[in-house]
Amino acid sequence: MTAPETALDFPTTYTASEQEPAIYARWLAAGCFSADASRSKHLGGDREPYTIVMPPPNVTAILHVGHGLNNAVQDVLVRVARMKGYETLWVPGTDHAGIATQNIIEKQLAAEGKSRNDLGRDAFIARTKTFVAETGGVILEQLKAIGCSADWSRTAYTFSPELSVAVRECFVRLYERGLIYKGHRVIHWCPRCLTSLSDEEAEGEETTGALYHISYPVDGDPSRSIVVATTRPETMFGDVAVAVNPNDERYQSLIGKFVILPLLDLPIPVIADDYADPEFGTGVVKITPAHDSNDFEVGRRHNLAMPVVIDMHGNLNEVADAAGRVPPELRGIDRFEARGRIVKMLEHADRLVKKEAHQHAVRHCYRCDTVVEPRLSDQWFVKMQPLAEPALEAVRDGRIRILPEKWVGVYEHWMNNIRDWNISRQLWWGHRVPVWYCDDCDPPQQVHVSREDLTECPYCQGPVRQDEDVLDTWFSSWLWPISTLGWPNEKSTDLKAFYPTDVLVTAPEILFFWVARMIMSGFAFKGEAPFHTVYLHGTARDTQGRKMSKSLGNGIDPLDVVRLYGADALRFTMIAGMGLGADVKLDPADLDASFATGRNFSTKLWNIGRFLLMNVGTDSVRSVGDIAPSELSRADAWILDRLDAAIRECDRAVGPTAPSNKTWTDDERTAGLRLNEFAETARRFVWNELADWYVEAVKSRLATPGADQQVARAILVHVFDQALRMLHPIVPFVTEALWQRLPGHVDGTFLATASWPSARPAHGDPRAAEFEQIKDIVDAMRRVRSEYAIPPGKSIDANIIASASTRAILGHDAALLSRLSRTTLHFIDAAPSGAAASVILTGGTELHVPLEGLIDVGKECAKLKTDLAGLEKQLTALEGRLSNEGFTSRAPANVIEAERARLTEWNTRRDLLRARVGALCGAQ
RNA sequence: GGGCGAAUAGCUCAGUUGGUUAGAGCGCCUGCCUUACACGCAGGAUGUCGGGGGUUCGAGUCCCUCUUCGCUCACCA
Repeated sequence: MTAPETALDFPTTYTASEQEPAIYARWLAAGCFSADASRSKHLGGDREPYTIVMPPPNVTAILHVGHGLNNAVQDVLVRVARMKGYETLWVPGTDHAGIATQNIIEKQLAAEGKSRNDLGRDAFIARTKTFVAETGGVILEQLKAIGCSADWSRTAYTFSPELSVAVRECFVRLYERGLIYKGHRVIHWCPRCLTSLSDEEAEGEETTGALYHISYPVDGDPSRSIVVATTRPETMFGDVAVAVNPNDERYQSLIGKFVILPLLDLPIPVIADDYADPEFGTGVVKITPAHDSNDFEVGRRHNLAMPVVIDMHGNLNEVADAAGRVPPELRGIDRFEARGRIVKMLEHADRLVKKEAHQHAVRHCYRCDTVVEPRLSDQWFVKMQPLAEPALEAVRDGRIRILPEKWVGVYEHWMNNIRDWNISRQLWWGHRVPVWYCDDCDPPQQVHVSREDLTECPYCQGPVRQDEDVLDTWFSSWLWPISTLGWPNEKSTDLKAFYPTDVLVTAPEILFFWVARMIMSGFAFKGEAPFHTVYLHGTARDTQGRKMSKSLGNGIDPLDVVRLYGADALRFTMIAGMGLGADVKLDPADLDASFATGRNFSTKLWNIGRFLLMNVGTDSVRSVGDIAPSELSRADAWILDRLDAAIRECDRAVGPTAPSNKTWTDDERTAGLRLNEFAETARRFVWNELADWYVEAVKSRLATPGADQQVARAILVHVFDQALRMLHPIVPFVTEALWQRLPGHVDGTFLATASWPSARPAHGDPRAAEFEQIKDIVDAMRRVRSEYAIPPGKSIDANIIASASTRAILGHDAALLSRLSRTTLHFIDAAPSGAAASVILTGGTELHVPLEGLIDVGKECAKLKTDLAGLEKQLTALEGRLSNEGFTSRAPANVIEAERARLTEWNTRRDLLRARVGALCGAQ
């Protein structure tokens, strides 16, 4: 990527896939993405810090389009911040992903005919570690291919020794604060993964099941029975009571009596509890404390036994306190198979009253989709409510904003109804619970929670055994913003320099899993919010609106796109096509069409650069600051104005980097992060203003040696340089490649670390306005020419354009105008004299275009008449509005003023049109 | 079942506090290989802004309602 000696070195075509890796390598070699803690203002440096922590992908993940989306957004923000002069740190890393990774290794083992138990715990962990070391983190390499400017020297891993220290510290501190406890209760259990899950990990799924009505005879009075409705007859062997609502008149007489549990002939009490809803089913609910979390609560309230009749694999068995409860022929039978058999047995015993279809949510394991089993067990929990309070408050008072705002309500609702978090998992892959038990002490199983590994009991010096469980993988990732920066070492320079971070960019799916918990941990351990902005982006979907996924096979491999069109094309397409929080729909079957926007644009950019280099050359150019305003042409003044406007619009679209005063004001809170607007504005400026107009206007000047040529060169280079800066965060590669080739480029400097453009103070430049008029004229003539199919070879002399005002402009800029496009040039140069058609420009100027011999007068008349009729209709409406007292008294002054101006303009246009119609169509 | 959101051109979507004749990309039609670019240039067509009602001088934008799709939460067995 050395600057070319001559324009000939500029490749005719830009092959992104060939150039991008080299460009990325040079960024890395130059350390463009490395943050320097000593430059942070927090450590006495000269720069405000700006930090983003990357949502860590699973260590075994490979890049999919969702990652692409997520990281493209972050990279845009990070690159903008870097260019704006912040000491910018983007922390990358991966998550050890407890269950997900363990599942992969278990699958491997299964293929070898082995189970994890065949290996044993230590060997299993060793194997997993090796696997992760060898094949993990592929995704981080892939992120480089899409241009992510993360600081790879700070790559983190949730299971690294450093982060493991943080996890243990966190556990111990929460335990010491009384916020971690061991609870005996019904939790979600995955019989396939053989572990408990948190509430969030057990996802409800609407299912059509059946509601079975079973009759239970009243003890001592076989003629009477009550009917119980259940969706899960297979749990009936664990029933210890039936409950009715204390206010339910139907069952008053039965409260305190016993009924006979069918199939077992076991008497169980009828209890009264508010939990029973008289409206639902029969109003009688069977109570199975060990296999339903609500029943568990009822059981606790009524001091009921809690027999466990389903084992860890989901098979019926007499697991605990259940002797004699499971008939021998059902022992070891899968719960769903058992359901069918039990229903048959009930039918046979004439106890099944009816079966009706029933819609309800059944929870599934978020990792393997197995139906989870509520199971009574001992687990470690985090008491969440105290942690939630400051996290809720921070969002409410504006220290943290969540965008789009619709998620604020979801967040608040969850926080307000937060339940304790089950953090222990019966897995092997993960941070082991830092708890040791001593069986020799009195009382036995004395619990020791420790930062250090214990080898003996601190009290009796006897042997200790560590808790077998590991921690939920999210128990390490909720520390991510602090742990990656060095916490719990409060002296860590990174922690001091870069915490709190700024923006968190992620998908809404993990708002509870991760985002909410990070906010809580930030307050719990650092006393402040870990970031001030949560940006929740949309999901990548296919044309049918389905989420892209591996299992559906409807995904797009971002690396395919990179190979075909380049990372820039991928990024531009995604960023430009994604409104705030909106989903992105792409067609996996037609990458060409899906990514045309980005591909076309990056090619266009390259070609503008090619033109520039070929016509400007590599000699240095005058500094724009040294050019006197009087030296500027109208086009120069205009493009500089447009550039300012584009910069302002981009700044507005990107928005404030941080709240101006710790807390977001109402105005600020929803401002910015409109990256699609940013992309669209930059694209429009470069393509529709710079390329379509300025480059065309400047061509002849570049070819004519002299002082003006030097002005033109300087302005063109300046504007393109600024445009490249503006676009760099979105399309980093092609902009860097071009920027390095600009005349005057200093070797060893990079666009990636160049400064963000700033707009000049607003100033109305009449010459810029005049160029707008020239544009109008050209537009108008092109329209007429196209409408009457005037062949490209035919041209018209500029002098015959009749209007005084336009002639004044053309008199000065005739040469410029003649080069706005060849078709226009020909048109102006050689039309026969004698005007025949007119075009009215915005602003009311009438442009007479001589078309004698070229047009069909009848056709032109018809068109003019249609135009006139349309205009008159609009005018009537406008006049009506302006004479409406409601409008004049209530509309804001500026609106009224604008409408009045419009009225004047339209009146002029109408008069002109009438005159034209009279002149041209009078004879008809 | 509760809460939230969406419905705008053939397709994918913008449209921040209500205010000119509702925009972009892709696609389509016409004409151009104009010495940076055919992944291009020039011109063009296409919308009862989901249906209905309401508020207002004025509604794609605010309110109500219906329809259809999403998302999210939920212990009614």
